[in-house]
Amino acid sequence: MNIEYSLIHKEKNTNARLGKLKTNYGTFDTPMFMPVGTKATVKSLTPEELYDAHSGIVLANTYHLWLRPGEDIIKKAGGLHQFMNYRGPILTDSGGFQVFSLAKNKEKDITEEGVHFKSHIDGKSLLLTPEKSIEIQNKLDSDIAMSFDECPPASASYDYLKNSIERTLRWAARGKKVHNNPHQALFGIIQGGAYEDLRKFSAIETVKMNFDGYSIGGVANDGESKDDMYKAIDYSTPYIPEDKVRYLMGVGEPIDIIEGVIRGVDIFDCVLPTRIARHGQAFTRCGKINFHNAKFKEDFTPLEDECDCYTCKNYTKSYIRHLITTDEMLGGRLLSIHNIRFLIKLTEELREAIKEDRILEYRENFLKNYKERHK
RNA sequence: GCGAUAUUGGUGAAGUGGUUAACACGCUGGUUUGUGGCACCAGUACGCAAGGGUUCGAUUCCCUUAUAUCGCC
Repeated sequence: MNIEYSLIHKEKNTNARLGKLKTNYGTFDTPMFMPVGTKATVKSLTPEELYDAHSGIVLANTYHLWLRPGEDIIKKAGGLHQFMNYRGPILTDSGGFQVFSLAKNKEKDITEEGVHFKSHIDGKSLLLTPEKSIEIQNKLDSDIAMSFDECPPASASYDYLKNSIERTLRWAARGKKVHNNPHQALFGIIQGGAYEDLRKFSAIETVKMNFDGYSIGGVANDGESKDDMYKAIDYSTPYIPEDKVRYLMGVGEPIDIIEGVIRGVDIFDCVLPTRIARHGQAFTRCGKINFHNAKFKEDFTPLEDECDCYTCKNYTKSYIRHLITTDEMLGGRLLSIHNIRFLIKLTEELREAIKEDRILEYRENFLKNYKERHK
C-alpha cells in the first residue's frame, strides 16, 4: 500500500470536504496544513514539536536533498523518516519549483528533456529531468512523491502556459513510468494559470494518468492576485475524482487556506509560518503582528490568550519581542512553533465547521476579526 | 596655570565656504504563499558643542566660552 484516501463528509453549502489520508507512517485528517521542511527539517523545530503542533504530514524537498546530502546517503540511513527521525508522513516536492527559479534563461534552459540550471551551492551545471526527480524521490522513500512539473510565473502568457502544461503532462507520464517505490504514492500536478480552459485540459489529462492524488500548482506565484488563485482552484477541482486527495501547492495565508478548503482542497503547504517567524512576525486571530513593533515592549500578555501552543502557554509578547530584536535563536523558534500550530489549528476548526455544515459562517466570523489587506 | 588637538544624529563616523550633511549600525514601519540566500523595501540630524564675528552666503574661516584628551610647569 502507498496511501488511502477516504472521503468522510461533504459540506452541504460548499465544495469543502472532510477526509482521512492513510499512509504507512500514520493517518491524518484533512483538510490539513503541512509544514515545510525543505532540507529534511522544519527550520528550528524538533519532530516532537511538530507532533505537539498536531502536524499530520511534513514536506521535504527533492532538489535540496539531492544536492545535500545526496539521495544515496539518505537511502543508506534507511530513508527520509529514519534520517530525520520523523515518524509521521512525509511528502517530497519534486524540485521543479526550485529549479525553475535557478534556470537563468527560461527559453534555453527549460527543454523537453528537463531543466538545465546551476547549483546554488557551487555553481555546477546540472540537469534535472522528470525521471531523475522521481528516482531521487524513490530513494528518499517519502510517503508521497510529486511529479516534476513546470511552475510558470503568474505573469506567463496564455500561449506560454498552453505549451507548458502540455510539456508538464509529458513529464508526468515519464515520471510515472520510472516510479517504482511500492510504499510511495505519486501525485500529478495541474497547471494552467487562471485560464478556465487550460486548467480543465490540464486536470482532465492529468487525471487520465491515474495518479494517487492531485495537486493544483502554479498558484501563489510572484504577485498573482487572490482572485486568480481562487479561479485556478475553481477551474481545476471539478475534474478531480472525489475519491482522490487534493493538494494546493504553496498556500499559505490563513484566508487562502479557508478559501481553498471551501473550494474543495484537502492539503496545503507553505513556508510562510516559519519564514515570517524568523522575520519576527506571527499569525493571530486579528491578523499578522510584527514583533519588531515597539508597542510590544512592555506587553506582558501571551501572544494569543486562547492559543494552546507551547509559546502562548509559556511566554509573553515582551519577552518574544526581546528575543526577536536581539536576534536570539529562540525568538524565531517560539514564533515558528506558534505559527505552525496556528495554521494547523485553523484546519482543525475548519474540519469541525465542515462536519457541522457551517463553513461559510466560520469564514464570516474569521474575516470579522482578521485584518489583512486584500491584494 | 600654559600649550597642542579635538567637539557632526541614538551610536561609529565621512564631508564641504554655496542646491536635499555620505555610509554603517541602531531605531521606526512594512513585505514575505510547492524556502538557494534570518532576506528585502521604506523612513529616520530644519542641523554639524555654545555665543559672537568675517562673508552675498558658514557646519566648513576668525574670536570667546565650555567640555574632552595629550603634553609642559
